Amino acid sequence: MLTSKVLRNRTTELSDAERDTLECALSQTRTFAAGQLVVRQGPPVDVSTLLIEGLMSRHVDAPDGRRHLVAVHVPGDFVDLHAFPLKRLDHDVGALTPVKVAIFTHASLERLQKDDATLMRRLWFLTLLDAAMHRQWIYRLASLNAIERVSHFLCEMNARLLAIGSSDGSEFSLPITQADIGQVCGLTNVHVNRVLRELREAELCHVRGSRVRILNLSELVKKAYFDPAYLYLAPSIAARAAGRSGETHD
Amino acid sequence: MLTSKVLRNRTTELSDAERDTLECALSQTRTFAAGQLVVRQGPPVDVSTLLIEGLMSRHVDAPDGRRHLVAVHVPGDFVDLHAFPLKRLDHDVGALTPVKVAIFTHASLERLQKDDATLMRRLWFLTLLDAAMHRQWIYRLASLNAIERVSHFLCEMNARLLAIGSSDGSEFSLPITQADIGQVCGLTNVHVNRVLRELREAELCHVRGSRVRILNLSELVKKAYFDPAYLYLAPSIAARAAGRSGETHD
DNA sequence: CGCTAGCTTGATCTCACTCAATAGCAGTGG
DNA sequence: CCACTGCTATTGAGTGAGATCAAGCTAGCG
Repeated sequence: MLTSKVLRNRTTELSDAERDTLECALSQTRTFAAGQLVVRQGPPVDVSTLLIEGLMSRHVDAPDGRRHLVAVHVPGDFVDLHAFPLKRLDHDVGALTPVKVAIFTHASLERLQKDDATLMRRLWFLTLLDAAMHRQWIYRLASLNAIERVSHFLCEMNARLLAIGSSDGSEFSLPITQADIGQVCGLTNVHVNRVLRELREAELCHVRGSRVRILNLSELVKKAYFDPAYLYLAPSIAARAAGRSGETHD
Repeated sequence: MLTSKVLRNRTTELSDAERDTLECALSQTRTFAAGQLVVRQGPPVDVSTLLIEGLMSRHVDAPDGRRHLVAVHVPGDFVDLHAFPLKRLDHDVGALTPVKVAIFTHASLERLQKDDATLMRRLWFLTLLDAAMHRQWIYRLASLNAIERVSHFLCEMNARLLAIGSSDGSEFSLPITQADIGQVCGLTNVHVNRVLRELREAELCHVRGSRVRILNLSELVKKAYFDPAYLYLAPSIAARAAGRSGETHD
């Protein structure tokens, strides 16, 4: 089921009926190659994109041509649902890896809104989850230093992938480059590399290529000042993501 | 009219009828002193707060006790409307100055949602406007240096105050401390002070106490890489906020 | 096999932080 | 009225985290 990862293991869950309703509203699926731009900033849009497989990013292009990530998306994320009320985007949407997406026309979403107010509020919830993550990114950039920022990002990805069953709580695949991590954390690729080495030497976390292995989650969480409350996870998942509950493979 | 500044001068406007409907749904108004906490992170909430007068902030408290701003709100902002779908907040909400607010119970908003789907989508739009600002704050922190960040923040506040008629396009009141600006821009109060001096010496912008006087908007906009697209302003206001249209008092 | 993208490490530099001291200004109480 | 307190603003000197520049390494791939 294409929508099986939407709002999975969150404080707000979709019922099976709602999942069905949503599934019926989608108009098609598409694939994109890594690096492709999926939605461009500016012009009016009349569809929204649900990520099924792979990783996507949202980024603003700086005037000097450098791009900066403002969000990273995992399967089950409704990447540009905010375009439904906003009608145009203030940033680009791209594929970080090869991706499979499902397309919803805004017309079909409008029909949904009439028929199922509760489901609509769940979708609203989804867009606000993005906003909550944005806030945490702001906090991360404004108050944490390099190693704390990278640790925080790794904890976040672990938690989000855990929620959709793509992390076992300590090991997961994160097929993005060190330069990408730099853009997320406001660091240069060179410094990201040094930080990852430091995390490796501290026996907290191994990042090799696209493989992330968290060796000591509770210590990593502590170093990152990571509190998963902002992800609105179901309590059991939140506890695991925070490294409380013996799930840490030490 | 208490809701007269809500969605004023944006790409999406409220009709007079919608403004009436909204006005009828509000349950009471309250005032808070500067520095007071209005909503606390964590516990379930069943009301949302519309800012009528004054400035408010949203902030996360770092474990070391320091607080970091993730949003600054001006009159007409629905400060914690996101609590309506989310049901609890992942951050605190406080008054930066003495404020007057209007309270909406979530029960009354639910009634609204049933009766007026269009108005509801406008409110959804409002929460996404916050998210768009969050994204720009991320960009600001990750890619701009100190003077660019402060300039960008001043351009943003000018634009937002312009939209609600509280800036004439070059001069406005911003009753917050240099330390507050530091928390917004991820800088120390000391460095904010130096940056403001630099802006003064460059004849770009005078900030004295709570008075901000922009001397050369188009140059300030350029230095800050400021593009007001993310504020979804009505075209004429956007042009003025971007310093294009002879509104610059040089 | 050569090419390119990504990773790794070293040397140097600089922007912003830290620490510290002073000045201005409002409020408060004697 | 002035002394006192506390908060905000201002300026200087020294320091350090992370950027920049540069070079070598590794691995996938046509």
